[in-house]
This record gives sequence, C-alpha cells and structure tokens, in this order.
Amino acid sequence: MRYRVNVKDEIEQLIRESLQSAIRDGKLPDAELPFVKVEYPKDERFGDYATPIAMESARVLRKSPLEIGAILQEYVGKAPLVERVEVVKPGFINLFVSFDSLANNLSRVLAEGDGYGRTTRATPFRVNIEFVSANPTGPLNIVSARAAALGDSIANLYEATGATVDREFYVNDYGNQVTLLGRSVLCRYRELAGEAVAFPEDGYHGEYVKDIARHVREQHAAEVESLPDDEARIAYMAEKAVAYNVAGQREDLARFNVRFARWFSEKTLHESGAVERTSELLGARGVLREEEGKKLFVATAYGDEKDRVVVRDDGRPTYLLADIAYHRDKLERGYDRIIDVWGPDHHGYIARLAGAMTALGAPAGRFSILIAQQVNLIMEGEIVKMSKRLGQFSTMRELIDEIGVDVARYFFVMRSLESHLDFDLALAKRESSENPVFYLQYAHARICSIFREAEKRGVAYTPGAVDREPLQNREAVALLKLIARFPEEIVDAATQCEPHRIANYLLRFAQQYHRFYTEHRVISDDPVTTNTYLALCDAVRIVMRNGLRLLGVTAPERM
RNA sequence: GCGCCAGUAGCUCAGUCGGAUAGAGCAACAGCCUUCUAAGCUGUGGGUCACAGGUUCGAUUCCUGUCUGGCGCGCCA
Repeated sequence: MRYRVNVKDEIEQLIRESLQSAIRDGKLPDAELPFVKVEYPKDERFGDYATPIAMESARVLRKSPLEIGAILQEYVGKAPLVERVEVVKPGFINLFVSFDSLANNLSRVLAEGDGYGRTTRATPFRVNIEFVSANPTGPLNIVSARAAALGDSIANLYEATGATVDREFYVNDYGNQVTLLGRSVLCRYRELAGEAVAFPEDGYHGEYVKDIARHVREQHAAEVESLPDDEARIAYMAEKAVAYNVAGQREDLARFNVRFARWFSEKTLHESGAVERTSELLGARGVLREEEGKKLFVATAYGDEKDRVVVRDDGRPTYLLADIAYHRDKLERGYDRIIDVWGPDHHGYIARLAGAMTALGAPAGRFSILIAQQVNLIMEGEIVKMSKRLGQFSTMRELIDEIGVDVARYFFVMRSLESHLDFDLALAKRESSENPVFYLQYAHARICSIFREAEKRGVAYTPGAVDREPLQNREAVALLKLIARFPEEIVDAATQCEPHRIANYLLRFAQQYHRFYTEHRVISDDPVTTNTYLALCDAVRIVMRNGLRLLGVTAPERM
C-alpha cells in the first residue's frame, strides 16, 4: 500500500484477503478476480461501506452473487473492524463498522491534533503543480483567482497525503507581448514629460501602465536617458514593468495565502539555450519534420489536429517550443506527478503539449492538465462582464477587498473544476446562513465557545478519559463516522485533484455537528458525559480546522 | 465546419471505475430559544437526470446521434 491504512483501504484489503482465503479453502474456484470496489452506500441502512464484488465476480466464479456473498460473509465478519456483514438482494455486501473502532479513532484524533487527516507514505512522492501563470502584463483577474484557489488546495491535499509539493508559477517574460508592454510604458513615460505621442493601438491601456511610467520617471530617469536608443529603452521599460507586475501578482497571491516555491522565468530558458537544446532533442527523437524552412512537431501522431510549428523559417522559436522546454525541465527534476492548471481558453493547446511530453518519454499518468472552467460573476441576477474596462470587480484584488479571502477561497473550490462557476457576489458578501462559509466557520466557533464556557465554569477536561456509553446515540455515532472518514476523503480528493469534495464533506460534517449540538447538551451535571462530549467536540473542532486549512480558509474562534 | 466542457428540483450545484427508493444548500411554507453562540435545528412541498437509440443482471453515469449554452480552433504569449 502506498498509504498508511484508513478504514476504506482496510476494508478493501479485508475483502481481497477473504476472497483469497475462500479460494484457498476450496469454497470458491480459482479465477482472475476484478478490482475490489468499496463505496459509500447512499442509504445508511445499507451499511457504512458496501461492495458489489459478488455481482461483479459472479460470472468468472460461476456462482450466484448471493452464494458468493454468503461465503465471503463468514470470512469478512471475523474482523474486529466490522460489526456485521449483510448480503442483500441483487448481491451487495454491506459492512457496518464496529462502534469500538469508531470510539478508538476518537482518541487518535485528539492525540494527532493538527496532524489528523494526514497519511504517511512508505516511499517519497514528489508533486509539481503549476498554476495561475498569468501573463506579467497586468494585475491578476478573477480566472486567476479561481486557479489560485484550486491549485493551492490541490497542493495542500497532496501534502496531506505525505507528498512533497512544489508550487510553481511560469512567468511569460519573453516575446511580443512583453515588448508591447515596454512600448506602452515608454509612451506613458514620454507623456509625463509633456511630449505628445501616439499610443500603440494594441497597447496596454490600464492605469497601472501609467503607475509604472511614473515610478520609472521618479527613480530611474537618468538611466533611461543614458540608453542608446528607443529599442533599448523599450527593453528597459519592459523589464521594469514585468518586475512591477510580478511583484504585484505575488503580493495579491500572498494575501490569498498562496505562496509559490518558484517563479520560473521563460526568458531564462531562451538565455540558457534550453529552448534550442529541446529542439535538438525533439529532432533526435524523430518527432520533428521540416517544411518550407520551418520545423514542426508532429503533434498529429499524438492526437492533435495538425502538426505545430516550433521553429519559424527565420530560426526564431515559437511559444510552444519554450513551453516544451519548460516542461522538459520539470520532467528532468524527477517529479512523480506533474500537474498544470489552465484556464478554459487553453484547452485547444492540451493535445500538443501532452503529446510533446509523451514524445519526451513521460510515462502515462505522470503529466496531467486540469482545465478550470469559466467564472461568471453574478450581481443581482445579472452576469457581470469581466472586461478590464467595465465592471468594478475585474481584478482579483478588488474581489478580495469586496468579499474577503475566506469566502473567495471557499467559493472557488466548492464546485468541481470542470463546471462553469456562477459566483454570486451578493451571496458571497452576505454574512448569513445563506453563505456556506459561515455555516462551516460557525460550527467551529460554537465549539470554541463551549470550551470558553467550560473554562469559565471551572469544568475539568481530560482528553484521555473518554467513556463509550454517552457516545451511543445517533448523533454522536454519525459524527464519529464522519470523523473516521476524513483521511479517506483527503486521499480521494488529492488523487482525483478534486478539492470540492472536501468542501462538500465539511458541509455535511458541520450539518451533523449542528444536529448533535441541538440534541445534546455538552456541559451538564454528569462529569463523565461532559468530559466525553468535550472530547467529541474537540475532535470535531480539530477536523473542521484541518479541513478548512486544506481549502485555505481560516477557522475563527468567535463569530 | 471541427474540437473541448457542460445540460440533474424554482435558483446554484453534488452524485466515487456503471449499483440499491437520484441528494445538498438557497428560495417557499409550518414549527423550535428561562439553560453551552438561533450565523442554529426539525418538518413539508418540489424531478420525464435535455431528447432518441444502443451496450447488460443493472445506465444520471459508458457508446452513437440530435438539440441547447459556454469556450477554443495563430508561425500571439
């Protein structure tokens, strides 16, 4: 096993071993068995975990699903983890987890604290995740904000499965757009000096361009004048502008609790010769062809619509070649998994880059590209256009100012990434029950309040002294089950790159806690029950805090 | 024209490699605070899973086609 066992893995293993034992004992014929699926039944009457293995293996074992189930029942039922096993109608095997194992897990949560939910790995696992990677030509927008929330949460999830994760931002500080940015700044610079200049038609019009020009004029005017010609000045302005924009992006992201291990400059790939070497390597691998003095990557061999130019007839490399060089660099750094998070406007680009990775020898499954779909901002029922000129919520910074980091981060990960996200600003701004973020945080704050009250009343709390009897009720058991599931949810969410699962899980969890709170009084005259319920609340608080932290959301002690 | 994503309750969305009577939040309606936070809880109503075929013990899920919405189809980055 890659992961230290959680309940789900343990059950899967138990069923696999039971099948093997039954075969060894001659109760089942020896055969090639399908993968053992373990799932959460929709209805709690069907148990805590269920497997359709008896139905799926019926054909190959040449017995009816019910017969197979009856045989497995004997073996599976012996495990202490399992309270009882039922074999029902079409052939499902339903397992009920024992109360003892759930209660034991409570002590584990209290002992592990902040570490609960994390799994450890027998072997090291390294992940590289590249996200946001917005052009350094202006401030970050809302799409970048979604990518930032998603990428960082996925990174957090992987770290919680014991992986080492590098968060990376690719800075496109090379090429036409950067030159154009430099020209735009130079124009504004001249305007400040009172010169009348024609602003480039396709230039960058944002206010920030003027800010940069002003900054350069105040700090570096002498240097600018000493440059030989305008070409050199444009390059100079471009460099200053990129540095300014990247610094601004870095600041916004830090405020969003997202920190990158590395800001990888595209320019360095060109300067070091890595781009050229990549072209040679592709040629040596036989995946380039020449046409009219150009070099094309044979992307059609990897499912793309057409072959793609990587070197122009004047010898200049295209963006694609630099991107391949960049990803080759990531491959050579030896990661077990390389993940890119892209915006919706780049899906047409997937085939060629993924194809290039395959051509470079990346094993299947090592490299994956996630597309975060579009974000619509909704204001009073209307879609707010995210034009940079229109709409007051065009930048990430403005969004954070408006609704706060916690709400923004939660909203961006609460839906699956491939669904188009309707971001209701009015709802996000409302500090009420309609806003799910507050619902989760409220559960945490409520528990903190109970502990404050307990301290005020001088009630002693001993985490080690948990009595089982007070936990034998519907609400407490439901909470214990969800607490036990937390580590599994993390593993699933990480490997599938689906942080929204955690958001959904925490919502169910908070709901279950609020139910418990309504039904049971934590601080009472009975010291044993009080201590046990304090321990349960403590565990809920730990799971809630750890879960929110994975999503980059804070767990307030008061609200 | 081709490609990618989506279409599930009034709204926003979950639904695990194909499983059991399709779920949640919000909105609507009816209740629950002398006691640890009512930003909470309980209950009710609400569905042709876009449509038509196919695959099989079983399809919201997989395949084919049609319709609708979004996006993309540069030797820009």
